[in-house]
Amino acid sequence: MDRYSEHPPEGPGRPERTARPPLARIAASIRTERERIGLSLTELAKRAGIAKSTLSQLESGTGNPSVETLWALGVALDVPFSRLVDPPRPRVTVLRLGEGATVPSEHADYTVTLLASCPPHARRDLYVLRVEPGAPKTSEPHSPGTTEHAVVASGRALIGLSDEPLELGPGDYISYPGDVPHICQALEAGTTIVVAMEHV
Amino acid sequence: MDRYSEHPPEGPGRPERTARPPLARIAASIRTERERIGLSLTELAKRAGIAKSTLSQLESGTGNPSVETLWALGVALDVPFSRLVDPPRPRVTVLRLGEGATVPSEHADYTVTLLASCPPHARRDLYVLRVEPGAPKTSEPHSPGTTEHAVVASGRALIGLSDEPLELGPGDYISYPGDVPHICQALEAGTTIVVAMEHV
DNA sequence: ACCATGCGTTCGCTATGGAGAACACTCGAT
DNA sequence: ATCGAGTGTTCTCCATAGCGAACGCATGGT
Repeated sequence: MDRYSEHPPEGPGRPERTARPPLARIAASIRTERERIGLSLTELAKRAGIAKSTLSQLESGTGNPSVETLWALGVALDVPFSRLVDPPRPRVTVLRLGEGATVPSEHADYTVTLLASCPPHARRDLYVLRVEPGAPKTSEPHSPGTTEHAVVASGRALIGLSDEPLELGPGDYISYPGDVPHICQALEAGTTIVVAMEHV
Repeated sequence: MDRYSEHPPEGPGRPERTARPPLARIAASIRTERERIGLSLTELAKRAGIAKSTLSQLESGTGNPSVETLWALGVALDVPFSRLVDPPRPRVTVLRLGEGATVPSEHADYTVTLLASCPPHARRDLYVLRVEPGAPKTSEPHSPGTTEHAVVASGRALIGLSDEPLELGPGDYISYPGDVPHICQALEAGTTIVVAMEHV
């Protein structure tokens, strides 16, 4: 699978943590974000109040920015700072009820299933959706870097990317990029869905 | 220094982002975390591979650490880096089905309720719990800074802090600190709960 | 053709973050 | 009271992050 498979069932332990600061990744992030906003290196440097030489070196992977500098960039890019320190993005994933790695438990009548380990420093806002059958509710893409996670609590629904939605029932889980057109349509009355909206 | 003052005003909608890097807060975080682990300044410095003088200055709010340094501290403290950069913590919150701010929608048969806006840079891992009635499942405190969010999908359950759990039904939402003893007990067969585990 | 204006890179120079030693302080043990 | 081992603080020195200027390279206007 993808990046999730590499997370060993994130045990009782703590989130993984690399030994060395991802300077290269920071470099990449900055460049990516900058280009996404459509700013030139010169402009960004000016806006962030840092020398463009500094920025240039940062983007080339050279150097080890101070918090002050990196923060200024975060502000200028309107990006949650730590986003600059961390990585890329997922695809559509489905976990049917009963599927998925189950964390062993001392109680037999108690089951925990990890749906999605949170990418470092992403934001996940939690929602409950209550949908009635009817016209499909299509969403225009949200801001880039968004991922949606949904668990159907009750009812049935058609959820996912607009071009290939999936039918899900109670307990089923799906995640998909939120920055492309996607859809949510109830198939039964009183369909309830728990959604985590992830802004990386 | 005041290179930040020239920054354009905060864009609406986005997560709050202060104009200046929270050096004071970083200082506080480091000290807090260090003391929580019960390490001396000297020990931590050694473990992180930085000079204790540096650490001392950092904790006193003086200075502007490089990413390298801060990262080393994050590793040594076993703390998700961005935790060092960000702030305090929540309490128990309950949102019964139908309560809560509802985002207006163009469709009458479509309701979105915001449960919990994600604090900047928190991690939220998603789980599904399937619990059968029986002995209450009590959890020892997880790592400091953890918050749990739970939405009951089906059934009924007694959830919350060990000393004052609450009975929740389908659609109900609760959040509570995960770093103190808490409890989860099903009251009906086939109780399903969606949980977001938040490591700040 | 030419210059003007934008880009991102590379050059010193200086301000400062970080390392290490020396420092003052608080405890127990002798 | 005196030492020893621990704490956290404050020094001095050096490596370097960050700055500003100069550079090379693409544009497009005249």
